[in-house]
Amino acid sequence: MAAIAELGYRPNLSARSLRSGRTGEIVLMIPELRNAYFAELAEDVMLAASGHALTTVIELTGGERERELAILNSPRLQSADGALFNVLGLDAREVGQLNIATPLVLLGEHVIEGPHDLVTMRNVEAAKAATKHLIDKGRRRIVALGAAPNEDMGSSTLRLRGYLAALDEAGVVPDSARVVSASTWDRRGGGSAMQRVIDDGIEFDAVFAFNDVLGLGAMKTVQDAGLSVSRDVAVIGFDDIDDATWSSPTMSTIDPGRLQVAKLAVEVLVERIADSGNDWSRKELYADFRLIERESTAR
Amino acid sequence: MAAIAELGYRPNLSARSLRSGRTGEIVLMIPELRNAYFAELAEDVMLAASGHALTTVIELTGGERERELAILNSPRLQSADGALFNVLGLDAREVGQLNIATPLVLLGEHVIEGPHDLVTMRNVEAAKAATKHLIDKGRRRIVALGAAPNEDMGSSTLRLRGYLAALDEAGVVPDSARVVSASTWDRRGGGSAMQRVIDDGIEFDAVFAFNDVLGLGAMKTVQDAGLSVSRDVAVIGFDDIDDATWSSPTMSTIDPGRLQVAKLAVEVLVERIADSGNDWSRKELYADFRLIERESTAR
DNA sequence: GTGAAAGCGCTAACAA
DNA sequence: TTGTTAGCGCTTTCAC
Repeated sequence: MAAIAELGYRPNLSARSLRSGRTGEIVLMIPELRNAYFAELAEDVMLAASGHALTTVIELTGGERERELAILNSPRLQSADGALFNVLGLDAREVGQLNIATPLVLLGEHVIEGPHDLVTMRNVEAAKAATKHLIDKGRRRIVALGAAPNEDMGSSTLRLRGYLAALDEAGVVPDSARVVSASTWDRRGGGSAMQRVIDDGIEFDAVFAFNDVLGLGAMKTVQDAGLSVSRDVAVIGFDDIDDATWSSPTMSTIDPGRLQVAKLAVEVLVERIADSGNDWSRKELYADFRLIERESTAR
Repeated sequence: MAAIAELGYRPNLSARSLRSGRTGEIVLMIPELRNAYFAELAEDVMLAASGHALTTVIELTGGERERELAILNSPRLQSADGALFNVLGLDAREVGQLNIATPLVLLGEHVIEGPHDLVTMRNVEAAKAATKHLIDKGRRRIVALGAAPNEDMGSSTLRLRGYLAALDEAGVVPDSARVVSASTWDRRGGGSAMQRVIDDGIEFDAVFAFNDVLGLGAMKTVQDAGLSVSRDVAVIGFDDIDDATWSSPTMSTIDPGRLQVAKLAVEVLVERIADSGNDWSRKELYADFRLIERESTAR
């Protein structure tokens, strides 16, 4: 150790990797960082990974098919010890058919078939709980904000399913006019979708936004239209990003168990890396969700 | 190419790096990702780096001295082709004295001495412009939010200097009661600092928050206290994060030229990597800032 | 023009 | 226990 310090010796990681066949890196593929949900997820993953002496390399997909494919096929991904992939642009099945040597764990979406492990959240049940919360508060004309008609089995579809299930259970007849899509899943998208609802004269007394930023955007539009969030319109989001604590009013939401997703995903990946070769059965893990009541649904 | 496709050949990056002495990776050292400013900066850097065929590896320092040192001394940093370092915990001078073989460009803070290149923003001038904007709107009792008494030459000190310069130029006598510190530079910190100001009965008609999240937190506290942002209290932030466009009211701010900082920093680093060996004189580059007027200072 | 070979720095296996 | 060596896959040099 004295000699190391004196000579300033640093091991050459390339040489070590070449020899050992391990790089000590895992790739985290997410659409973007600007979205607080993914920034927080990335931090959680990095923390969990460092607990296993792994460095996390973030690759941004932009949610685009082409870039997802390019990254999956890149030498960098192949050289990594493993990868966590938040699928967005690719079809669930396509990923399964890809021939990737690197251990790959999918995150956050429900994938019907495919050989890959999956760590995800209880989208349907959580969305149902969110909607039920609004119904319990006496709301009946609930806008579902963030529908994505072209989507296959992504979070939008699943959350819509939960929304419909809650309405059904409560005996509320759904109105397709209150199921609205958003061009993008950000504040802007939520805001303008909500504006459309108001402009079209659609009646509503609550909004279930499929994620928090959509909800925050919607809250702003609702307020700008002279309505009171909570008194006139109850709003609940999904994700539990930090921002939801700091809006006016604070926004009720679903904590989908993001931290747990990050931890579980890294653990499964580490197991796969250790046991690569053996192929046990595919794992499908679900994090626990939690309803978080704040001012926006307080009445 | 046909053979590559058929055999599924992927170059082994470790071997390539060992031979070439280049890893194609640069390390970006920032305190956190939860803070939108850094998330957006990270995206900008990753984009700029990919333009030079470089992969960005993010390392989180938490703004802590110890972790900054640990990362700087880590084999990973040494194996990278270069690094961008947003200094926070370490003293400006210490970084200069460190013996790092990897080309290192400092980001975002003013460093008095030291051999390293620096790409930063015009903190003093921009802060002065923000304060002047409030004065131009007829405000005189302006709270400076985010002071950090123990800090040396970080952004807090510089922005405070700009604030004082603007007051001085307008002939407004500064009141130290209106220079308030924040425990942390996030919404919570801004919110509770503002609460303290209100509880202490300090009079004010405007707030210059040293960054956007402090400003957003302050806006919420001000509103919860029954005051109107813009009519009773004008608020301006610093950073121009996406959120400032989506608050109620939208928040005026300073765009410090973050995108330009990212581009310049990567360019300087790439030059340093290419020319390592030769040591030209230290570069110190400043991005252009821009005042962005929104509702929170509209009156 | 094509082909062969040395060696980057490390680790694991083996020899002493 | 301590010391020696082969070889990971690539690139660059050198020989042909």
